[in-house]
Amino acid sequence: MEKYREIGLKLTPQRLAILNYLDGNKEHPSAEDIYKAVSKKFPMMSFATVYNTLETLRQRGSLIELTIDPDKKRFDPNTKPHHHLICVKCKKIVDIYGDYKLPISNSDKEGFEIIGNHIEFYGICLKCKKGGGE
Amino acid sequence: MEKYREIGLKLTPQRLAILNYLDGNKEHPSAEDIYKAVSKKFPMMSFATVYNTLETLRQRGSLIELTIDPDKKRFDPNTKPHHHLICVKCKKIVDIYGDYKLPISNSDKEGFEIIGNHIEFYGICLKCKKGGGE
DNA sequence: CTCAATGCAAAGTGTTTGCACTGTA
DNA sequence: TACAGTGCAAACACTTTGCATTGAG
Repeated sequence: MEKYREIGLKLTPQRLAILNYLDGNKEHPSAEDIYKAVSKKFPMMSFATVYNTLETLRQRGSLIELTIDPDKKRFDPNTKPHHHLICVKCKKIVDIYGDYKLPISNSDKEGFEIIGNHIEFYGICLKCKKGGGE
Repeated sequence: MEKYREIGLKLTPQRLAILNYLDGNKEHPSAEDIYKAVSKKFPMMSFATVYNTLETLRQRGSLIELTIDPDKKRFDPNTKPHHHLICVKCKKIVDIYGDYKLPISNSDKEGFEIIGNHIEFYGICLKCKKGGGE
């Protein structure tokens, strides 16, 4: 795992397990998802370590904290600019890479200096549509 | 408060106070903000009532639950389609009404039936820029 | 008068923290 | 070896729930 060394973290087995789990992960997992998955290989893993590691990664910009789910934080290891498509029934989240032009009129800006944006598309996924919902 | 009658709720003083506080409110308050504000006039107001009322209003579509803040839910009495401009420093949230065309390619859709979208613009507000930040 | 709404307190989630111990660098 | 990282449990913040009481319709 050469790529991890360069971010300047101590490479503990726990962190490696978390990093491995997150690498390329497109499920936007919550802290609990991560804890559960990693616990399988490291049964003595603690929540504190998961949260500590996530916070460290977030500070280094290796991770994005999503505010998409009203009930808990979710984490996205994909730091490239992208948007999300969210199933309102099963809460599945899918990445979207479309490049959208989003000009804001100066009156709307109210003096803000814009530094980025994020679009949430809401919809119903194929599985929920077929399954009749819920 | 004629306008409230038509939504078919029992008009208790507590609900009226909450409805009055929310009416035209552009601050995207949290449940605690609402509780604090309304408690001034109704000191015996309970959190349960605030949450109950918010949930009832949400179910009737008279209110939108925002997932903008990672730490708590915020509520928006403005049910007209609109987007938000968020100051990353002071967390101030401003409404934006720009009409954005956001086509999604079929390959991106992955079978989803799109029913809506919401854009979050991130930036730094005038006050935070002048104040030198934080 | 009835049943929905309220108030209170307890319980439930998700997240954070204090502190002694451990293992990477 | 030093000190960042870990594990545990307690503490926190926000939200939900159970239940006896109240009051709007």
